Amino acid sequence: MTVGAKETTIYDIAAKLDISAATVSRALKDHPRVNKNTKKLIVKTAAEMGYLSNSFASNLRKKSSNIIGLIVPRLNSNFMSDVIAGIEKVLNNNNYNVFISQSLETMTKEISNANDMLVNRVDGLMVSLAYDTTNINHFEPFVKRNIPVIFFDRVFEQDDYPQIYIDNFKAAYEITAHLIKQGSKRIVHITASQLRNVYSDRLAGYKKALEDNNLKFEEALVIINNLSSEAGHEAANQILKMAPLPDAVFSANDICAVSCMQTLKKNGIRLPDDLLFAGFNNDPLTCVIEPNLTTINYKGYEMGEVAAKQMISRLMNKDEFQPAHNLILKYELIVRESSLRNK
Amino acid sequence: MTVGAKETTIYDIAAKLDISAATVSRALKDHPRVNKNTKKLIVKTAAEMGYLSNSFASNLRKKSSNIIGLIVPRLNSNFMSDVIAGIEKVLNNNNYNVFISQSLETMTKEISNANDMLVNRVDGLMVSLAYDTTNINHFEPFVKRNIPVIFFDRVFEQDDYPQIYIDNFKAAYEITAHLIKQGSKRIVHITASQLRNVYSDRLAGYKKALEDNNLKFEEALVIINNLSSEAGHEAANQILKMAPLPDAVFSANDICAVSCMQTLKKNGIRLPDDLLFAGFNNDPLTCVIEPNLTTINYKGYEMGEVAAKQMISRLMNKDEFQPAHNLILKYELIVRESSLRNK
DNA sequence: TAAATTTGCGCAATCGATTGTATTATTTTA
DNA sequence: TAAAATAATACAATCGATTGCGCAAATTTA
Repeated sequence: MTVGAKETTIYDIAAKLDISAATVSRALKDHPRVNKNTKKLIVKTAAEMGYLSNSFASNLRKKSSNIIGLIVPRLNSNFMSDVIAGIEKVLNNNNYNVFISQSLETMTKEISNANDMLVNRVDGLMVSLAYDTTNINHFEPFVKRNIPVIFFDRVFEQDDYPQIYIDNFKAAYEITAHLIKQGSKRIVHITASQLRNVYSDRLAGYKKALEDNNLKFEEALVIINNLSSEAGHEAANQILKMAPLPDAVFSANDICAVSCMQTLKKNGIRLPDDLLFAGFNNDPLTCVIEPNLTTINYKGYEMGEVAAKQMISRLMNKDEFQPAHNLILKYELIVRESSLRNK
Repeated sequence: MTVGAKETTIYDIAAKLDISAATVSRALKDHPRVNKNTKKLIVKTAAEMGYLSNSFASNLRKKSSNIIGLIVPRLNSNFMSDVIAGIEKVLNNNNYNVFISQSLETMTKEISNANDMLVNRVDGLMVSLAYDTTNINHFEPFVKRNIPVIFFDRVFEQDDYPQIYIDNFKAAYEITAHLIKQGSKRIVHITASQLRNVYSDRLAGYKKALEDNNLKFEEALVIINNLSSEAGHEAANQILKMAPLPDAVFSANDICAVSCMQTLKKNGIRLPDDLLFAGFNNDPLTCVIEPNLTTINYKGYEMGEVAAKQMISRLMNKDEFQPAHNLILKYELIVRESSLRNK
């Protein structure tokens, strides 16, 4: 095929072999009602002619694209990259392709991405929500069209959609209890938009741990920001102004925790002597900062696999009703020097 | 529209308004030859009926998808995430969507991804190559079909494709010269697959800087690995065995540099006193490791924008021949404590 | 050997939007 | 007011693959 030449179609193959296009079509998808030898000949000829199936035509006729949409807040984390790798593996094995987009943490772009997915007729949609998403009306057109929508990690508090996540409440409870056991009594909690389960659940777990250990919850010890590196520096400045100083910090992600630690250190605070620290996510940064950061680890790859398998299962059984059950994955608390009180 | 109901088509709209589907089609895309009032009525009715354009049919007829494929080695870096954000912004503004996939640094998956892109009939393809890609035959089907292919960052040494990258030779030269100026004479260079321009150019720049400063190039000082965190630890062990010890290390990426520094520090090497260090990419890690790491910074977002604009330009002028010229972007050397000899 | 199955293949409709080419209605020009 | 020009709309083919149905040939069964 030379530049600009016309694409080969099943009709061209049919004409060349003097058979019908229907047979060519069936042969190429290994339909049982086509003779083996005919199949071989057709496949061989198709290859020779540089045939490439036209997915537009096929999709149009079949009313399905074999594409799954994926909307995530950002791509730049090991966690997300792992999730995606897990999703891709499972979906590719099941003959689906993945259409990825990032919302950049804004509902506006999330809506726009969802619409793109709709126009491009994805067969299913997998979503991890942006910070400021207040409602999920933009996913209703999918439900109306019977296109499965699955949430993972950053889910929405609603029973209509299947969801995959970890027990953020329990993880935060454990990490807070750990800090308390190390002798902390005034624990700052840095977190983000309470619209997102991952952050509201962690705050709730933190509160419950305080309560169970007879510590009073203080609103003033909760800092809400966007958990960015810059926010961490600012949080440090807020902490420095607290009187008396707190004796521990539990940040809802590692990036923010690390930059917060850096600024505190620059201001003469000794870690972990003056202040214990804990983060969340087990980012590579945690093993670089000194002292190494205590954190919660959970496997993105596995979460991706589980979510994708759930999707496949729903696509395979589109006819029958599937209750939207939730899957809760494991995590582990990793204790490092940052949260160990020197005795 | 209720679950399972049939999708509204332009024929449904046409029937309801007792006009032809052709007019509906033209009205919906704001064709000048349709009366303004008719347009309004059609748009309104379409909205009321919950009409959603069928992209399969449209693409089939128009022979284009308005989708650009994007293949990158991995998604989990700030750099790549920025590149993608830049690409998305430009392409979305021009009514294109982006189909993203990661090769996970293997040629096998890169080929598989390319085929998926081909089957899904992308209108253009943007690629940053995997470590072990030895040839780019898998992109020829695109060229044959007159589908633009553009390489960025990890490009291929061949003039047939437009390429966007930074001057890796010069950057490496500068960083090496900087280390030499600080008094280094035996500089280790850690790098990856020499198949990739980014690494071979950096090695060449390193060599040239040595030469220009009358330092002999020593094969034994070059470590080739996959630049992962683990590889950094191993590199440190190799370095520890060198006798005499080198007096500086220039790593072709930051992640590897940082883990290498960590292991060296654990083994009693003082940084930067015993050994100067420099990395590449300006990863967030560079500001966390102690001492902070000297590195090369270049903006991914800008690279994405430039590459995408190049793509748009080629798509706009598909008829006319476009010479495959290369675009070389700016970078900056960021000097931090890791490469400053204490006097 | 006749009847019943099974195998192999073709016909033709279908999936929806697009668009070149009419055709009709309206406006402008002479 | 008739002719010319323009605006607005309709007709019908087209893009390629899929698939229900029908038919003939080959094979199996009775």
